[in-house]
Amino acid sequence: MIFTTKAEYGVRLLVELGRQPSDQPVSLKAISEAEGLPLAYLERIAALLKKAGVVAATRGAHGGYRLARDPAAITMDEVVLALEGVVAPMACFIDDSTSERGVLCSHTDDGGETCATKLLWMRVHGGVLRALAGTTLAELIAFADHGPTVPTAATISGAPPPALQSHL
Amino acid sequence: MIFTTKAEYGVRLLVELGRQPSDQPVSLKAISEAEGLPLAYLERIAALLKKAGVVAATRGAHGGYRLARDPAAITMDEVVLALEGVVAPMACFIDDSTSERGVLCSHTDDGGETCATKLLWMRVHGGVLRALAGTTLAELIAFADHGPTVPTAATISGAPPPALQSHL
DNA sequence: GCTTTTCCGACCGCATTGGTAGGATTACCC
DNA sequence: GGGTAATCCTACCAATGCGGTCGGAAAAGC
Repeated sequence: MIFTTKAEYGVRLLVELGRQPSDQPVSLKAISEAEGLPLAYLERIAALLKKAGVVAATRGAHGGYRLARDPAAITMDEVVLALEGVVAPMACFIDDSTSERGVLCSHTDDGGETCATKLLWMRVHGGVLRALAGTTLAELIAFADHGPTVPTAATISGAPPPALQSHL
Repeated sequence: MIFTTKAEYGVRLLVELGRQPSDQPVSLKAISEAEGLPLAYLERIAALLKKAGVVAATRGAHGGYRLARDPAAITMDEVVLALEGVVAPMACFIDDSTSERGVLCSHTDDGGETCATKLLWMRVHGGVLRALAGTTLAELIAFADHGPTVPTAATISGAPPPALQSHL
């Protein structure tokens, strides 16, 4: 059960954009070098974020990407949704908060028997969505800056990661 | 972002076992026919649940599986963990609540830079785990029995699924 | 016109998933 | 003891999706 690297890279991209002081666009090349991510792959990811209206692009030399909105107004649920396509705990789980019908399983129609797992996936889905919607890009940027104050060793070994605790 | 059908089928299997009135073992063949699941695949799934101590098997004729514990004492976090192997929102996310170290990303070690997404995946992971750990098999069984009282039509179309609401 | 950038579509190797096949082993029952 | 119903176990397989590459077109600055 995992998100793909699209979500990972996409969020890293956004954070990097958000860290930029000015409003000038940043090229993907710069970001791919800074983060160690493949440029060609990043392009496709950036395209998804652009289509979702999270990011705006300027073509041509000295062009690049910049955030389309204030980082505090960008929540992770919309970001991850844009990147992953759907956010569902199970293949047969059709989201729908948009489309007004209840959540439904693909095999609900075979006779009225609601499959027993629906309650479980509903809860998991809710948990994920709550976590995503409750996290803004601004928080992640702040975390990336001030969060891991502990240099190196303490972050790797040692009991509960000290800096994280307060952010949960 | 999905769980695989192993989790789905495994939970369905457990629910079916829990619905059985007596303590007599039920054969997988019976369950595979009742739920419409491939027998050979179910066998492998049942093996996982047995190894995890959730289910007990009796071999030979008139044998089968039965729950190893009271349904109220079986939480979904242990079930899904047994079926899926790991429960993590991202490939680089090493769980560890067992091993005493903080959560760590596979690319944490490359220079002290905690990747910015860690906070996000921590929250998502927490949300999923809370949903899983907070759901017992007993609840799912009860839901499968009394939950979907609404026959057919209302479950498929029509606004928020009425029966679900109270169980969230 | 050259360079830097976004844009776009096709392609590809690889791992995992979902499932099958075939048999060995155990135990009940006549 | 022999048939039969069940768990067990290992190997195999097709399809899919993921992560990534390649090549080029279009736009904009210098």
